[in-house]
Amino acid sequence: MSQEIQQFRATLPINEFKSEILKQVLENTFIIITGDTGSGKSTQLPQYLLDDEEFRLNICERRKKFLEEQVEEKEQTKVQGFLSKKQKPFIPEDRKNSTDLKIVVTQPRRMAAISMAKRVAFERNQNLGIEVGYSIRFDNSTTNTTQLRYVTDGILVRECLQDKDLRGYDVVILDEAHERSLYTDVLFALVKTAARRRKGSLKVIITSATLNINIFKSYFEGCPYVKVHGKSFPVEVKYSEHNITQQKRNHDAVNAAIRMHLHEGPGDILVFLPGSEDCEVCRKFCYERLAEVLNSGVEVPSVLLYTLYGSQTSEDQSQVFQRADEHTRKIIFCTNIAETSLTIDNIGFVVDTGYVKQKVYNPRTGMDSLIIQPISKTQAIQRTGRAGRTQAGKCYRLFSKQFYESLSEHTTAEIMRVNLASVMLLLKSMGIDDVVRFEFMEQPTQEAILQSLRQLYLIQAIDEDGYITPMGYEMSRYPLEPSYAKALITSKMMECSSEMSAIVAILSTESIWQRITRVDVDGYQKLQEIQSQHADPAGDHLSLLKVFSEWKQAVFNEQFAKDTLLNLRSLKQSDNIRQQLQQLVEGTSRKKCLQFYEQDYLYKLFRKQKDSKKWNINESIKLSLCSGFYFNTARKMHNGEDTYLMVYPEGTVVDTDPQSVYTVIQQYPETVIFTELGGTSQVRGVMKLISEINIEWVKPYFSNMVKVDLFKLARIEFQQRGRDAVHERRQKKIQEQEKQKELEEKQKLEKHQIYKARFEQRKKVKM
DNA sequence: GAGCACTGC
Repeated sequence: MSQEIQQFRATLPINEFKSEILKQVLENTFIIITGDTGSGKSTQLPQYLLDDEEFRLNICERRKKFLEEQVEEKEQTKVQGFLSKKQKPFIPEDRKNSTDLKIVVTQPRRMAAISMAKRVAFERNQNLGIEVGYSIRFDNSTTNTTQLRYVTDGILVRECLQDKDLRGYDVVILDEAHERSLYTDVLFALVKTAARRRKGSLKVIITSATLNINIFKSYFEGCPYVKVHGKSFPVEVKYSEHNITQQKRNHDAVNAAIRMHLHEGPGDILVFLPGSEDCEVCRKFCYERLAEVLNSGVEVPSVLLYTLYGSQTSEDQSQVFQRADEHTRKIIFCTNIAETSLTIDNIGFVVDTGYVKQKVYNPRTGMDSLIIQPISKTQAIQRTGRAGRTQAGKCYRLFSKQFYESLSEHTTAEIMRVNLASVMLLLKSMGIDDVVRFEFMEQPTQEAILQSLRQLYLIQAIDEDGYITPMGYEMSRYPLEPSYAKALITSKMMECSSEMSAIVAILSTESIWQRITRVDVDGYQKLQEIQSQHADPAGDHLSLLKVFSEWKQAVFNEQFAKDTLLNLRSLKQSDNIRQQLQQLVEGTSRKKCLQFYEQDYLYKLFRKQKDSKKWNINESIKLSLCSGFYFNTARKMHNGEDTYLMVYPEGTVVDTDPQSVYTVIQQYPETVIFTELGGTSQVRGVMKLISEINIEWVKPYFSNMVKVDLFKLARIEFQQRGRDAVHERRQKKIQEQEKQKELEEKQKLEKHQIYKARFEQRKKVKM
């Protein structure tokens, strides 16, 4: 290690706590470490563990003991994870006598995983993958010798599917835990139970920003925590006297930024707004206002205006990071992306509107809505902190102190705001049957859990007792929402899996069309023209497939994408996912699946079509979609109008998405199926991604939806005995039925004998 | 009469 790097590492705030941390990790199973950005926790902490001889020997000893004690356990999971061989976790047998330490660090974002692995490899003067590496979807730099793996949280969840005890690791570090991403929340629970089973041979470290950590502490059995101070400068916070109204929000934000520009010293200005369109509107308005000020004779120092949000191209984004000259100030209008994902240097001032757009899922209606709502205190603090990274700063909050006090402490964790079907299926496929009483750090509502179980039951992923079916196992292999997985598996049976892989892949990414804001009137009109040229009356799914195929036929041509107003980034991403799914589908045995489908109505329909030689692939694609989404069937309410009535829940009225091909061609089919339900909270749901179907295809399934017994689905009584209990119950049921039958037979026989006796008697009398 | 924050397998 070079002296320079060594010196740098010694100056990091976490260095002072090195011995304290090592002591605590040695003595405890769970440890929480808090520290703000710049403390060095994510890069240094794993290195401390890796380089400490005492810790290494101690943990290797514990591991050896544990693996020797562990009785040969039957593989409880029949599932093979989707991970490629390269990504598979290390086989425990190799680990028994190994003297290497294996550490995994999870990150909520791919970029973070990559850059940290690179940084640590650099600090240790090693090539990536030898000692330190990263593993994210579609990209893996680790080998069998890699001791320190930086992975995205979703990757570790998938690894848990293969070995829920995580025997390939000695230490798990869950980084950025305060963000409470969906998979981190799932990992909290999985890692907690794994650590208990590992009896001290697995260390779990949770690292978080310096926030309220009581929730972590109580969840991890009151474990110790070490507080590391960050390296940041003070930020002065100013409040408005009044709260801003929605109409004036952009107006006030621009004025505040301009005031700062005219009266404050050096340092760039970051303005937090709820949406991307707000960013564009503000930049335009700011430009106009500055021109006005200049015209009125006031001297305006040199300034550059930028916007920053997620749906921009990376070229647009990277402009923001270019350094302006010394006398020019940058004003950046940004969304939440600058709160955690992207860090801009040199920010001296922050303007915070106090609002954010957030996706909220309503389990009762199954509707996803994007709502503008007030931020949490945590978010306000996080935004403020963006000003104090390189210099002392100021944060101007466009709301009153009272408003701040009224904000909720924390942002609602993601697990509380999403459709839980995939999480529940994941747990069930790991042998965790009683999901209703599963110990999450924060418990999702009963209703959300029940509705996700209902959905899983409707697509035959679980049986009426709530236990996972072979079909459910098959679905859990796919990195998809269960309904998409179902459609894909069905498509294999219906001989259209390569088409369906593409469709599902496209639906898993952001829109393959370019996003053009209403501000750009000409561009928007052109987009609509092109979309109508590519519209296929068969529906949105087949239209998307058509466009995607055209791009592929044009040999992934960049110019073609530009001319057709397609988003190259999501096209490429779609193709990546398509390949991954294709590989997985090929790994699904047709013979095995056949047994799931023997009694399936849609499959019988397909066979019939195939035999009558009227078969066409579009119909098979639609039948496959129906198998995963039949509960999203809707029928047209009036002639020629875009209002539909859902089959279930009864009486639910939904609208057609203005972006749908059916709106574009102004034709509305009698019966449709849709794969997404959106809208804002005030109005009724909007069907997104719609395809025309024949009502007869799905009719036989409707009775399913009405008769679901939620009580039975959620009532798994015997946690410990699990499957045996249900097996026992079934056996009992069968026995009871047989007994009943016997009894009936007996009664019949008795009756018969009585009649016979009577008859005989009568006969006698007669005689 | 209606419109798209941010991630991730």
